[in-house]
Amino acid sequence: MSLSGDLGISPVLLQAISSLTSSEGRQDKVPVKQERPSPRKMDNHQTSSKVVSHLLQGMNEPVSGLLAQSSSPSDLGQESDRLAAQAQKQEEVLLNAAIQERLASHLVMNQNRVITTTPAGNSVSAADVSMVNVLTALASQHMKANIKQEDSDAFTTIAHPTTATPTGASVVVRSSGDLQDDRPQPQIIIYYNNESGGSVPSPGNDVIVGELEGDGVQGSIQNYRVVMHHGDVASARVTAVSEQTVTEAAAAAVAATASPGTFVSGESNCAPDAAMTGNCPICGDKLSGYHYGVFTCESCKGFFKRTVQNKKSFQCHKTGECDINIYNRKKCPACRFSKCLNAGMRLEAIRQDRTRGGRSSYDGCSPHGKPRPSPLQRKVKRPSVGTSDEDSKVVAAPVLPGVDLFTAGEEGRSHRQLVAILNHSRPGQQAPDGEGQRVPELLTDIMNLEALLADDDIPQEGAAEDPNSEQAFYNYLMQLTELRLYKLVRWARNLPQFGAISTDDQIILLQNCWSDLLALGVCWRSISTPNVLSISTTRSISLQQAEALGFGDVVGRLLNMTQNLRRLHVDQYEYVALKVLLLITPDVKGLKEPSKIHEYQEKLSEALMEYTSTHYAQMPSKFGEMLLRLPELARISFIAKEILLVALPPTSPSCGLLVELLKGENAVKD
DNA sequence: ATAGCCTTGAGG
DNA sequence: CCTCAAGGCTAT
Repeated sequence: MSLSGDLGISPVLLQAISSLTSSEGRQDKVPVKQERPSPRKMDNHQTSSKVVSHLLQGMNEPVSGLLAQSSSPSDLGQESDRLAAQAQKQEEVLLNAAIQERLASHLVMNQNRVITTTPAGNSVSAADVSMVNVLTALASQHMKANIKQEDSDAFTTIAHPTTATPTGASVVVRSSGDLQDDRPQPQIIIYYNNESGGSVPSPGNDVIVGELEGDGVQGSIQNYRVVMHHGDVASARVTAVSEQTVTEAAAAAVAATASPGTFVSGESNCAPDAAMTGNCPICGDKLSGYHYGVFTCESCKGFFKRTVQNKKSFQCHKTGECDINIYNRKKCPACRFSKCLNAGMRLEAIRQDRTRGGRSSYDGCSPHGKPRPSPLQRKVKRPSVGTSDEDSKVVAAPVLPGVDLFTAGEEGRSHRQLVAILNHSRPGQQAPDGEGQRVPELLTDIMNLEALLADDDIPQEGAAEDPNSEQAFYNYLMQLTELRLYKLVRWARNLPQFGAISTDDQIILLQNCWSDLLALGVCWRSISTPNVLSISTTRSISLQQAEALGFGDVVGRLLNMTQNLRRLHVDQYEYVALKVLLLITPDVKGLKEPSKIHEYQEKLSEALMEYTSTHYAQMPSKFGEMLLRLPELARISFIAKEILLVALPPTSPSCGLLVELLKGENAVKD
C-alpha cells in the first residue's frame, strides 16, 4: 500500500526511489553507462517510464569511484597509495620553479624540510608525496566542486610550515598554469603539522576544507588541515565573471597569492616584516597592517570600519562586479565592501562598544597562529546562559546592503533572544577530545557526497535560440533544474542513514524539500558574486534583469539569502549540513516513522552545532543564525514554485520530474 | 566620505 | 616596558 495516492506523490519520484531501493549494494554493481536524461524529446505518454529508466541508470552508477578521492581520515592510511596514484594520474602536479626556489630557500632558513612533487617524482620521501597527493586530490575535488568550470583547470595548492612546529614539512604544488598568467590563481593551502598538534595559523581569509590525520615522517602520526584561501578563490571567481578585470587588480591578487608578502600567515609567522611588503588585497595600495582579520591598507581599514560602524548600505549601480583599485576605490563602495568581505575581513572585529586599545578576541584576530586560548578552553570558560556579557556578544552588527536583521527595538531584541536560546539549548554539550577543530564524521560523510551534485554536465544552451530571449532562458532554467533534481535524488539516496528510512518516507521528504534545496544551492553558488545570482557556471542574473522578467521578488530574496550566508561566513561543511537538515524534517505530514527521522535530525544538528561552535567559537550566534535562515528559504522556494507553475505551458512535455513535482504539489493543495 | 595620522590599552 | 590592532581625529 503506497502513500502516493493519498498524498499526491509524484509517480516519477516514487518509481525512481522504489526501483532504487530494490537494487541494494548499488555501489558494487557494474556501472551502466550513464546517459543524461533528455526528457524534452519525449512525448507525454512516455515521459514517466523513460524518465524513470534514465533516472535509474544514473542512480545505479556506483558512487565509489566518484567519492574515492575523498575518503575519510581513518581510511587514509590504507587508501593513500591508491589515491596518490589516482591523483597523480588525474593531474600532472608541477612545481612552479619560482615558488619552489623561494619557498625552498625560506624553508632551509627555517630548517624545514621541503617536499616537492615533480613530474619526475624526484621527491624527498615517497610517503610524504603520497600524502601530498592525497591532499591535492582532496583539495582538487573540493575546488572543482566550488570553482567555476573554466577555472578548475588552473589552481594552486600551497602548503605552509607552521612556525610553532619547525619540523613540519611544506609543500607547494601547482597543477597547471604559471605565475605569468594574468589571472589570479585560486589557492588551496595545506597546513602540514607535526604530531604535537601545535598551533595552526587560521587567518580569517581561510576556509577550512578538512582536517586529517595521516602517516607522517618516520611512521609518526601527523595532523593535516586543508584550507582554502577564501579571498583568493573569491577574487578568481569574480575575475572569471568579468573578463576585463585583469590589469592591476589581478596583478595585485597574483602578487597577494604568490609573493612572500601576503602569501599567508604561515609566512608572516616567520617573517612578519615580509607580510607588510605586499599590496592590499582590496585595492592594491600599500599594506599598513593586519586589520579586521586581513592585511590591508589604511584606507580600506578605515572604509571597512566606517561602513560597519555606521551600518551603511550600498548599492552597486552596475552589475556588482566593479574592479576596485587604488584609483577608483571611492567609486563603488558596494563592490569595495563586497571585496572586503570576500577577502575575509571580519564584521565581528568591529567593536560594538567602540572601546579602544587592547587585544581583540575573534577567530583569526592575529596573523600569528593562535594568540588566544583554544576554542575548547574558551568554551569551558564561557559564562552561563543569559549573562550580560554573553548577550552583548551574541550578535554581530549587521551591515550588509539591504539586510538589517537586528535593528534596535522589539524585533531586534526578540531575534537576539531567539538566537541566544538556540545557541544555548544544548543539553550536556560535549567537547571533542584534544583539539577543538575536529570535523564530525557525519559532516565529512555528507561532504563526500557533494561530488554527486557537481555541475559537471550542465546543459548547453540551444545554439538556434537567441540566448537572450526570455523563452531561451526559461528553457535553460527548466533543463538545468531537471538535471539538478535527478542529481538531488541520487544524492539523497546515498546520504548516510537516509537509506534506512522507508521508501515512502524518503519520497515525502524529498517532495517536501526539493525546491528549498535547489534554492539554497543557487545561493551557495552565488556566494562570491555579490548582487548577482549565479544560476550556473555560464548563466547569472542580476536583480534588474530579474525584475524585467517578472521575478524580481524571488531573486531579490535569494540575493538577500546569499548575502546572509556571506555575512555569517557559512562554510562548506555548514552548507552541506544545512542541506541535509532541510531534507530531514520529521514534521512533514504523512511520515510513517517520524521518530526515526527525528533521531537523524537530532544527530545532524548536534554535529553541525559541534562543528560551528568549535570552528567559529567567536561567533556564538552563528549556529542559531544559520537555522533562522531556513524558514526564509522555504518562503522563497514557495514563491518560486508559484511562478514556475504559472509559467509552465498547460501541457508541458518537457522536464518530467520537475513538472511532476510541481503539479503533484499543486494537486495536494487543491 | 575619505584616508592619513594619532591615541589607546591588553597581552607579551 | 613594547607591540599592534583597535577606535578617534581631522584636513581634504
